[in-house]
Amino acid sequence: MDEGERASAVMSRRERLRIETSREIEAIALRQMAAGGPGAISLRGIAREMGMTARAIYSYFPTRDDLVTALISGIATSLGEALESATGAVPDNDPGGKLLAWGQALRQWALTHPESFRLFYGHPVPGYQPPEDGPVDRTARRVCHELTRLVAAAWPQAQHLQPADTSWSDLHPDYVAKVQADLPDVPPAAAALALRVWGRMHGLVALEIDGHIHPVAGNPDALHRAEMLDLVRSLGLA
Amino acid sequence: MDEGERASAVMSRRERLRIETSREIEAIALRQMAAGGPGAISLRGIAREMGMTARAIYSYFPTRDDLVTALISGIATSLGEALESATGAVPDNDPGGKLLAWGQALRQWALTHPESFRLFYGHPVPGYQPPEDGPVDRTARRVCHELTRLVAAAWPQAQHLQPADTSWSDLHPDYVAKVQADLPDVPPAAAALALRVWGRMHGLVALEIDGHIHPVAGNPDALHRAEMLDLVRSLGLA
DNA sequence: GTCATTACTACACACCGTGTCCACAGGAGA
DNA sequence: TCTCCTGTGGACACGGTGTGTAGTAATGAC
Repeated sequence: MDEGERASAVMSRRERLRIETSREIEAIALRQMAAGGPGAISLRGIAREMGMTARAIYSYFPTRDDLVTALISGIATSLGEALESATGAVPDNDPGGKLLAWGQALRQWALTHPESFRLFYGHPVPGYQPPEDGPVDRTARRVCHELTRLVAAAWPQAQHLQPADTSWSDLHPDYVAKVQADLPDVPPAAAALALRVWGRMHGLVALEIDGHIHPVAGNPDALHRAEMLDLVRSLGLA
Repeated sequence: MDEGERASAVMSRRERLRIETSREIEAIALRQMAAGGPGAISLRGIAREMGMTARAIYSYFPTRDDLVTALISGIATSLGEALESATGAVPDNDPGGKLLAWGQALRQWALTHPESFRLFYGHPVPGYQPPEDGPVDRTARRVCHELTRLVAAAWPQAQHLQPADTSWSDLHPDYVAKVQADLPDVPPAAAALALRVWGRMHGLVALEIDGHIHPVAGNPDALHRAEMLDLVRSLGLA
């Protein structure tokens, strides 16, 4: 089997069709979610739209939650790629620019996929949470870690922003381990500051995505830009 | 007792019972929501819990959305009261303290009623949004307005935080009208700064409520406190 | 005390969703 | 060729919303 597969094609026709159908299901689910929130995802609705029997969908995703989990996985990589490509486009000797690009990319991605943003950062499904250490956790940690690196670059100028008595015990052991492994010179206060920066970047975007900025700000773009510039400057990276 | 009732009764016994039942329905709905999210609210479930027929509930709330709307109304006043009482406890000559109290109260309220926080700041029901200019809008605007007053107090020292070219056109006309009516001396840049402060206060709390802080920070309390202290200090109110 | 109103019950119904079972057709792969 | 996989078509149990209709009991006004 292994031989035949490897010789003729990487995947058999069946496998390809199956994956294609899976992608189509996920795409429709994303559309449904964009139209009516996570609760609007319906296996039967997808089946109708695809001209299939509802029963057939269950051979792809045994449960609605499985579909949602798969969706979140794709969303997580999408967000991760957006952030990485945005920061990657800025030279390494410009941490302030990287941080700015990060903030802009986060908002842009959120505005483009608002429901994905909600699904990723909010509660995905009424009552159900994704498995421990799933793609959400991993992306979130990767995001945290990258932000920590960026903030660490500003640490010499930004020390005064975080209480000096911040200790590793104020952080989660897993996070501590990752930081200490990859950035041995970073003190706990810098890591804590990174988390605060994360929160600061999240705030305005979350408000905007949930429709709370629109009724007060006519120009959310400028508002967000001002906040990011202030953030970068406060870190001494202007 | 007829006498006593009639003498002091603004409401008849029937009216009182009806209101009491309404309250009980809402209380159970809040419990259901706290247990399983907004989607877990079920009129039939409430009826079961109350020992009533499902049919009877519909004479109180014609639709599930009506119940949710009523819930949001109560949530909005609860949040408003929490914030107002917190800032009210700090003397007027201490705007920094008021801002700090505001931030702490917001987080405390959110931690106490996480589902209420989500319902108020997130999308309440899959696909449905509350009526325009409902209690949510009104409370949100009142909150915005109060924050604007607090930030306005810091404006002399905080001017450099917001681009000088911020104009009224960067804000929503309704918000502009309210600010200009109540705080005639406040420039548009100060109002925009207030919105940014709002976003900054929202960020960490939203992340924490949605469970994203817990896996990285062992001491969210200290993290939030540091952020609030930094915020107040950056506004020159330390 | 009489009598209408009101609150609620008990039973229908139509319609939607999830998740599961079945027998059976038809194409893909060995 | 023959088997396995994918999908069909129909049924099912169970849950939800929202709407009917008939009847009972208490309330409140006269």
